[in-house]
Amino acid sequence: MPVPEASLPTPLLLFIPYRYAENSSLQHLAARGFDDLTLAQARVFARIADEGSRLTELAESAQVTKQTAGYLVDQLEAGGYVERAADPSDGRARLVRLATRGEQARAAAMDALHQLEAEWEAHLGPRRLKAVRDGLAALREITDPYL
Amino acid sequence: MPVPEASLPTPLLLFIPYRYAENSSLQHLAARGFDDLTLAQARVFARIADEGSRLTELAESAQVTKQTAGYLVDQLEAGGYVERAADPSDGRARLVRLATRGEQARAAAMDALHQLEAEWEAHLGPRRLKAVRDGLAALREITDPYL
DNA sequence: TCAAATAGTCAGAACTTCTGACCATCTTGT
DNA sequence: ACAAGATGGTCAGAAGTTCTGACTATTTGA
Repeated sequence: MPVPEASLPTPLLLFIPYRYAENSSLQHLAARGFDDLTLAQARVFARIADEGSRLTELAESAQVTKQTAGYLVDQLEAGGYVERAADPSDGRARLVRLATRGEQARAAAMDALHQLEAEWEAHLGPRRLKAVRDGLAALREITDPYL
Repeated sequence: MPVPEASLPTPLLLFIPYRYAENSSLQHLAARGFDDLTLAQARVFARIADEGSRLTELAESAQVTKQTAGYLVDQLEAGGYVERAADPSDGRARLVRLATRGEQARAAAMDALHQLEAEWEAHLGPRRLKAVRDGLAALREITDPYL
């Protein structure tokens, strides 16, 4: 039984479960055949809206440059996860949309998230999980640049 | 006034304030003259114990390979943040220790953390912040590979 | 209509991270 | 004592990620 740890800085307390969630979701996906997704690709992939998203939107919300987002979308496209289509409302823009394989991967990712949520709720209890989520949601007001 | 957002996945709720903390700490450091630290370097730097740490320890706790940790420590050493010394208790090992500039940077980093903690406490109130921290600490039991 | 803003790409470089191979030192079982 | 394996660390090479800067095409607004 480990000695109770000295209290860690809050950012580290945030990071530990976040990293766990990222790793376990990626493993979940890999186990279901989506084993060619890297973390960076997944971060962009996760932000594609159902109606499709513009590259610039993806870049902003994933906090990378347009160039980086373009590079990652190229790879997602090569992997059959997404496709690009012209944006009817703006001739400069193109919409990045989920392709068939992307839809399947998204479903698997949702599944992983639900599983994770259930695991955490089982460990903390619904009351404490809600307290954490509510507190974090309130923190967004001062920490979320895209609110 | 934005429409209330649909509830986000818990991992994203964790990530948003974490990223904010990382960015604002790095800015805090840069503003005080430690402007040559990259994120990757800082992640290793943050894990150096007062008595010094072995490369392998740093690699494990930062979740990178020994090679990567070695590369980053090389850069920290070149920047004057750390120095390597022989480990008296093991001839194979060398201890990575803070150098003078590293001590100063660490003090500035602590300062940034305290400031952040105070900011968050002011926004949430001590009670809610504690509820979040307690919940996250409990989550470590199932998410921290190094517990 | 023309200047500015926006969407996106291309090119090149820097940074981060990995795998695999390797050497030196320590630890353990016999 | 000593060989075998474990551990600490490095070197070499490659892949992946991300950036800055420059550029084209299209849209928007005065």
